Amino acid sequence: MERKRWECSALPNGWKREEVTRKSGLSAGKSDVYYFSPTGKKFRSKPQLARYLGNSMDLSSFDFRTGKMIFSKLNKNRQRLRYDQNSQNRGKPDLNTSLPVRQTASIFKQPVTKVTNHPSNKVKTDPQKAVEQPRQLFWERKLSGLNVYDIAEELVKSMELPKGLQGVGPGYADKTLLSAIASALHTSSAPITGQLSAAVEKNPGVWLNTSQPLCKAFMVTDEDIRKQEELVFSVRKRLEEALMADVLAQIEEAAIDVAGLEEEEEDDEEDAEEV
DNA sequence: AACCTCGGCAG
DNA sequence: CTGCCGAGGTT
Repeated sequence: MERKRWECSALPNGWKREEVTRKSGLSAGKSDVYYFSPTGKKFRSKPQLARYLGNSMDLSSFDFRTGKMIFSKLNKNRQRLRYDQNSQNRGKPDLNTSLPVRQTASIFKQPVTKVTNHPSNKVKTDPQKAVEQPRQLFWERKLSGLNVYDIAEELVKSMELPKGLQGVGPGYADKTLLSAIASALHTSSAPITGQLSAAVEKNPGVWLNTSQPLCKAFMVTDEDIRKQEELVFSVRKRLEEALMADVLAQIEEAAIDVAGLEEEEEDDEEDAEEV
């Protein structure tokens, strides 16, 4: 009998998936899919699974039957349509209206649900793990030389930091500083103050505060905040314009594609007459 | 009582 | 057609 059970990569560790082929009756040959939680509870449908997991997991892109996360359901050929005009995809209008979704791994730490037999064990969050692990002194140097590229691989003008920010330690250029601060903002929920001890400048290897980025202590002025708000506002506006242009371009493309399909139909009719 | 299967309905 | 779940049969 066809009965296989295996670890399911799309679900948290310990979950199993099983597919059972029906061997008699009108529906013989069809198959049923079941999932087993780490505690052994059996699930026979996506709603049942969703009910159990609550909001701790987004199943909207989870394909219950295959057990895989299915991205094509959300985004599919949006990018190909725009940048791969030579492929077979040409000529087919993209009727997908769903919102774009970030597909990169999240740099933010997400909560992890720990399920055990013991009811008092509930939810633990992961961030401590990243913070408590020992880190190499001046590890941020590995980040130097990283740049931002747009989809056409053109170098994007790098961001500028306020003049008040200055790096600390061996060979710290502005670019590394930016990376270091960005990393600090993502890996710690504590306030970012920079290196408060003045001794750091004399002997960074000894006096470095490893939970802070490698920059001198700084003050954020009201002026800095106001400027940043302005910047965010203008960037948002540019994003809005870009999105609008994208939507318009897509509508236009769809119109062209429809025209193309109609032409093809005419061609078909001509071909038919010749035969 | 828990588990296994397949029917049958809803979308 | 597929997904979901009820319910009868089996262990």
